Amino acid sequence: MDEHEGVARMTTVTIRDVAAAAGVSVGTASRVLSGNPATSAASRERVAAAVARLDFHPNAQARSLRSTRTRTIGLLVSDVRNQFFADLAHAVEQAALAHGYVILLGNANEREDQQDRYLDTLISQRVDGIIVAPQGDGSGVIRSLLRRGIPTVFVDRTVDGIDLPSVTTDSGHGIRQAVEHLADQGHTRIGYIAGPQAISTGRERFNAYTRAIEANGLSRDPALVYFGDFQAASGSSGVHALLNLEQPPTAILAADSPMATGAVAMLHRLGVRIGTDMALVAFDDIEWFALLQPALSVISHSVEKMGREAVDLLLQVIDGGAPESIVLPSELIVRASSSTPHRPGSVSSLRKN
Amino acid sequence: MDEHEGVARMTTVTIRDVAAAAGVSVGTASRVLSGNPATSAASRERVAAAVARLDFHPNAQARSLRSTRTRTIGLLVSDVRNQFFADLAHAVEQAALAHGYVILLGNANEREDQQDRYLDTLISQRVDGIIVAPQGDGSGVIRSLLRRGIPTVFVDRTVDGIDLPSVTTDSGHGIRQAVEHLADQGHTRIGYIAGPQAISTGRERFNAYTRAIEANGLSRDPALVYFGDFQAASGSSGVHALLNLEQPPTAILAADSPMATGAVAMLHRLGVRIGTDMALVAFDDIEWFALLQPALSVISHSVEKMGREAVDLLLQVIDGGAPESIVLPSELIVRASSSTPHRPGSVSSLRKN
DNA sequence: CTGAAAGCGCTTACAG
DNA sequence: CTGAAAGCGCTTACAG
Repeated sequence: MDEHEGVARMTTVTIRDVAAAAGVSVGTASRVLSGNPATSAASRERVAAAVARLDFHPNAQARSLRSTRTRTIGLLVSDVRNQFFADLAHAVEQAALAHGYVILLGNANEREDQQDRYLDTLISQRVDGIIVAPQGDGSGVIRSLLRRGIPTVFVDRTVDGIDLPSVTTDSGHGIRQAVEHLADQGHTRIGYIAGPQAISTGRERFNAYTRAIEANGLSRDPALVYFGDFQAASGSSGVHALLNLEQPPTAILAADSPMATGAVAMLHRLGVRIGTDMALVAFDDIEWFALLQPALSVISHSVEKMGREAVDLLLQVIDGGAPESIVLPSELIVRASSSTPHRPGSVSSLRKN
Repeated sequence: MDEHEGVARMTTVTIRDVAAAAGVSVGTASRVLSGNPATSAASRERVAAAVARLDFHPNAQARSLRSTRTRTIGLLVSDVRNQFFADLAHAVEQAALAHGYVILLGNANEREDQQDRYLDTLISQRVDGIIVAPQGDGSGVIRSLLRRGIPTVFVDRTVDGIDLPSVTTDSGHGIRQAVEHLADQGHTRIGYIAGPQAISTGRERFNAYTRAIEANGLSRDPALVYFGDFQAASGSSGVHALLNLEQPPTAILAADSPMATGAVAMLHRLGVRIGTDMALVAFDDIEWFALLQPALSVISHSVEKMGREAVDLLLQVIDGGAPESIVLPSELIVRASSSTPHRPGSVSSLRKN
C-alpha cells in the first residue's frame, strides 16, 4: 500500500470531476454519458477522454434516484443448490444481460420468511422488476408487490388468487406419459413422492398423478403417496416409507430432482436395484441423471426457455404491457431406470426382510 | 385492476409522507427508522405506526447516496451451473444474510469479458465489497478495484501479482493423497485432466500432480496430461484423447467436478467400466458423485466453510482491517471408483479396438 | 430529544 | 448544442 493507493481509497471520482477535466458543464457531461443525441462531437470526445483518464464509474444509486430506473432485476429462487434453479438463474441472468440488466439474486431456501426478507430488500433497492418462484400463499410481502404495482412475474410456480403473468410448465402431460409408460411395463402399484401441497407445482403434479392413476386403472392405495418438501432428505424418507409398506410399490415417481436424488441415495443404501427391483422416474431433467447406471428416466422441461420467457414477460410488464402467461410443455424421456418390464413378485417389503 | 391499484402504481411513499402521517419532522422520522437512540418513545411509536399503515419501504438508493453504505456485497462466481459454485453462492449468501447484507450475484461463465462487465456494474452499484473467484491475469477491471480501494477478497482462486486477502484450498495435499493412493493400487500411468494454466487453481493442482508423480516414481509421459478448461465438455475430450494413446492410462484424475462429469459421460459412452477398466478420482466433492455406481472417489474440501470465511474476511476489510489469507485443507475420500487394485493389461487403447 | 437545512451524485426540463 | 438550477429521497451535523 503506497501513499498513492491510500489517497485513491478516499477519493471518489464524480461527474463533476469529469466535467471539469473535459471543460464542459455537468449537464453536458451527463448528456454525453447517457447517450443523449443533443451533444457535439467535440464534447463527446473530451468527455470520453476524461472518463477514461479518471476511470470514472457513474454512481448507479444517484442515477436511479433521479431517473427511477435501476436497470436491475430481482430474481428470487426457491433453492440455489437445486440444480434446476441454478440452471434457471443462469438462463435468466444471460437473458437479462442481453437486455442490459443485471440480476440481484435471492435464495428463499424453500422458506417463506426468507423470501419475504429478500422481497423487502429488493423493493428497497428499487429493482425495476422481480422474477419470483414464490413460496407460501401470497398473504405476506407478495401482496405488497401487487399493491405497489412493482412489475413482477412468477416463474415455475404461481400463487392462487394472485393474478400475475407467469411462465410455468404443464407438468400434467409428462406425468401422464410417465404413468402410462409404467403401466405398460406392468406396474400397478406406483408410489409417488409428492411436493408440498402448499406449492402450485406440488399440487398440480400430484393431481396429475392421481388422475393418471385412475385413468389407467392402477392402485389408488393412499399409502402409495408420500408427501415430501421438494428437498433431498424427504426423498430418502419417502423411499423408506414406501418400502416399509406391506405391499410396496414396484415403481416410484418423484416430483422434483432433489427428492429423486434422495430417493436414489436411499435405494442404494437399502440395496434395492433401480430398474430391476424398482422402477424410478424423476421430474426435472438434471444432466447427471443420465450418468447414473441405470440412467434415470425423467420428465423433462426446458429451463433455458423458461428463463428466457420470464425475462421477456417481465420486460413487457416493465414497459407497461399486460402479457399473457406462458405454459411450457413437459415430456417423458425413457431411460433404463424404468424400461425393464415388471415381473410380479420381484419386490418385497422391508418388513419381510 | 381497479382504480385503487392504478393510483397506487403511480404513488411512491416517501419518508416525507411518513413524517407527515406521524406528525414529526423528516429528520425525526429518519432517526427513528435508522434506530438512532436520540428519539422519544412517543415518536418511535407514531413513526412505526405510520410506516406500517403506509407500507413504507425506505429507498435504499437515496439512503446509500448519503451514507455511502449499501449493505450489499457483490459475489462473482466463475460458473453458477457448476455445483461447487452454486453451493458456494449459497454459503456466501447465508453468511452475508446473517450480517445484514444481501448478495448481488454475477456469473462470469469462466470468461474474463463477462467478469469485467459485472465488475463494472458492481462498482457502479457501489457495493460495499466484492467477493470474486477471478478470471484472467488481473490486467483488466480487477486493477480498478485495487486502485479505487474497493474492499475485495478472492475466493477459490487468486491472481498472481495482485495482493488481496483470499480464501483458497490447499489442493496439493488431496492431490498427493490421490496419487499415492492410486500408486498403491498398482497404477503407474495416471492420466490427468488439467484445468487452464491461466487460473491459479489450474496451475496449483497441475503442479501438485506433477510433483506427486515424480515423488512416487510414476510415468512422467507428457501425453498423460490433457489440458481442459474446467468445463464438462473438456472432460469428455480429455478422456477421449487419453484413451486414444498407444499406452492409455489406467487411472484418471480430473481437476474439477464439471470435467469429472464429462469424463464419466465419455467413459460410459465408450463402454469403459469405471473402477474396473479405469480408476477415476475427481477434485471437488459433489453430492451425487457418491450416487454413481461405482461411487466416485473425490478430493473433498469444504465449500461451506470457504463461503463463510470469505464473508468474514470481506467484513474485516470493509471495517478497515487487513486480514491474513486463509487456506483450507483438502482430503481424499476413497470410494469404489478407485479402490479395485489394478491388474496390468486390463486397459487397451481405443486404437486397438 | 427535535426541526430546519445542507448535501450525497446524478438527470432533466428550461432558457438561450 | 449548452449551462444553470431544481430536485430525486434520504442522512446528518448544527442549533436549540
